Amino acid sequence: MNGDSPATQIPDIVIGRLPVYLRALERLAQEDHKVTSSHELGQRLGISSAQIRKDLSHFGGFGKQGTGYHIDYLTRQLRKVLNVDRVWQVALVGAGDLGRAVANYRGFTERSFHIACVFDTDPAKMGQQVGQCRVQDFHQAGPVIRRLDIHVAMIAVPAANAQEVADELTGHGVRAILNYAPINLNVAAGVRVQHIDPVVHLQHMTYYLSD
Amino acid sequence: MNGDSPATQIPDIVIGRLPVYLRALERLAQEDHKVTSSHELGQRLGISSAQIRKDLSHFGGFGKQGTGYHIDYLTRQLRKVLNVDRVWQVALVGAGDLGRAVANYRGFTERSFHIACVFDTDPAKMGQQVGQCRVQDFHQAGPVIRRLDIHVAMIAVPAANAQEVADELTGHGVRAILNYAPINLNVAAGVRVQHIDPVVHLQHMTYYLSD
DNA sequence: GTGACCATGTGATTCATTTCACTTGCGGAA
DNA sequence: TTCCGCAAGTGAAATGAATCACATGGTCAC
Repeated sequence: MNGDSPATQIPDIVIGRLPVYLRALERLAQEDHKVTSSHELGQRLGISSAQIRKDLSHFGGFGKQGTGYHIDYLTRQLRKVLNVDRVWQVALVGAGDLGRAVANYRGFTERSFHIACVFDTDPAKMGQQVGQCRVQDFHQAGPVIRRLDIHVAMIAVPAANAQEVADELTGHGVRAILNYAPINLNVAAGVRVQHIDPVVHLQHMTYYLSD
Repeated sequence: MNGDSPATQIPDIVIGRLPVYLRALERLAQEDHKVTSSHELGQRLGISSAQIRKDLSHFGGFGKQGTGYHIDYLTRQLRKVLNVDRVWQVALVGAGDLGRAVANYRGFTERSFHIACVFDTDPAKMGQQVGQCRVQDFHQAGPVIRRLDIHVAMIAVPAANAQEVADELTGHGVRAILNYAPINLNVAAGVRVQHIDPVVHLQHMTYYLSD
């Protein structure tokens, strides 16, 4: 129907599932599968096959009737849709325990994100090696962020400072923030924020543990 | 209406927001606020006030008309609802970079979770100090988990091993798993799983970054 | 080639969630 | 005490999402 009309406003909840599909497909590829079906994918992910088909159908027909989805092809298409058929340079703010852990995580590079610079405000930390970067002064972050053409950042500073860091970052052109601080960030329209707070997840689950 | 009927089956999506409300309330308390309103909370969280009122109303009337919510009281009530008016002992599996980072994170204790034991399978890691624990052999985890009465676990092992770890854990009575491995876990009914994968969040956001 | 089977893609339907709009009742000021 | 304003709580309405069920078209065995 839609051919590939430009921006048919696809629900955010659908977009949120695509990276999960992509991850599952990459895993299937690792296991030497060449083809999969909405049924198989759904089983692995605990999602109905109909939902997977419907989600994918927003972007056009990726599969073949009777056969399923060619994993390699679907992977490429999803990467294109998600804009991860390229590498994004990412700024990391905060070189404490958490920041260093994030910087040392090996999983980013192979999935389209490269930590290009690390900032902190603590003078004692300047110049320290963190991951592949040396810590730079956050107060001088603007020029660096612009020079490296960075639009994605991760915040790993104490909750008390996270909002001001976010304000600063967005002021320098950052439009996507992954926030590890346990606080909600308020940002201008057009800036996306995602939060990671393990305790929120844990508390979500303990609701169901009655004893 | 409902008084406090037992299990009126509250939507999971509502439960998922409660920890976020709780976190915001704890922050407000830190800032010496005594009282808040659905409007104020909503503004901070980027959620409509109506939704907050409706969510809270599932559990009875926590607020006062004309006044709003007494932060201290609401906090206590939410903790009770979420079963976090107590400390949960948590097992951590995986003592690599990621596991150590999780173990060193200071934010768990003050929000109802205590890492009580750390497991790995690598003989070289046995006995190492990680956070406040010494690494123990995962193959002997059963008795420890039972003795400490542990029902909550975090998985920080490579994706390739995460599923078997999950199977083992649930076999020993674990009913809530926070999974840091970038793979979907399949577990028996009655076991809750939450996933943390920063790349999934990043990819969700890059969809909206057109350049 | 032909037929049986399989899995996609999709309108229609059902179900779930959010928002609206209004009633109720508390608190503070005069 | 009375009045005014505010904010909670809540059915009803509107919106949004998931599921159903089927038509379509490809694949494979024989």
